Amino acid sequence: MKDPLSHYPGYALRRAAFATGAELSARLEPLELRQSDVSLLMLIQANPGATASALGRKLDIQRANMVPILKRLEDAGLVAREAIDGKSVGLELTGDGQTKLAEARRIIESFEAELLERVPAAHRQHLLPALNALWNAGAEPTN
Amino acid sequence: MKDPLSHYPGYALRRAAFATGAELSARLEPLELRQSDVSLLMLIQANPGATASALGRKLDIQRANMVPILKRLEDAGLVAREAIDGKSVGLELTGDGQTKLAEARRIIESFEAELLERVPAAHRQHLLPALNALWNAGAEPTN
DNA sequence: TATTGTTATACTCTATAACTATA
DNA sequence: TATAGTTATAGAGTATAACAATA
Repeated sequence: MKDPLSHYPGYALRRAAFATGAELSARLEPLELRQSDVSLLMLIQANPGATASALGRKLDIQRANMVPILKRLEDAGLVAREAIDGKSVGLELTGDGQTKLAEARRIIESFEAELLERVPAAHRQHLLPALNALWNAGAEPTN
Repeated sequence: MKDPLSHYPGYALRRAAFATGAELSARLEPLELRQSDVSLLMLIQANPGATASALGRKLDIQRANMVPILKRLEDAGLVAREAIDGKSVGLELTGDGQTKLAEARRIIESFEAELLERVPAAHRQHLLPALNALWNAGAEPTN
């Protein structure tokens, strides 16, 4: 069958993201974590005390959609909240959260290394800067 | 805020795909077409008479999920079916479908060109082969 | 026996609007 | 007046299971 699509960078981008995303989700399943969970845990670890709104802006996840994600992580005992003032709440990893994230990080690191290995060496070093140019180019999210 | 994520190719891939996908969807909205619609129209045009199952395998869209997409395209008068035998049905573009696809193609082509322009010249030619290595590498879909 | 087309259904992700309370 | 947190809800996209009819 003729393929008029895969020479489009945008199409290849979506297919690659879908395929690799499904693969990563499968690898994270034994930890009962989703990709958004791991992203959030990593971001909280790097920025302890940040608010849900600020984290959401960084990840491009809307405030309203942060609620069920954080609820799941809190119910799992991985994230704790502590009031900053009467309005804002800072987030931190619990001890269990640190442990779980360490496991997740091993999976992520080996997964990312495998991704790069799949890319022919001549193109490998260009992938990340090219991708970051495509989405970092845009303006800052509002949320 | 510290960003421990965007140095991961897989993360950058998902963010880039999401951002560019949203942008393309917005540009296609005036035509009342979705990305999957355009992909399918292009594939049918390149392979007239192909069955829904075969098209779905190529696009990694499952048989069951082809039904509502094709129904929408048929209701819009863009795609026509003709029986191959008692079981299979071949798909073709109607005249309206050809016209609509030509409009969509103009949008797609300029969009794809803009995407490449956002990538620094040093990395530009590496993007497509790197992406195709990431998802074409996998085995053929079964569906 | 494998494949095509289809129906029904559930789950996840994302978007929008609205509300309360506080800075 | 803007922001944080929340609730409720709707719309896509995707996945699974099952079925009838035909190759």
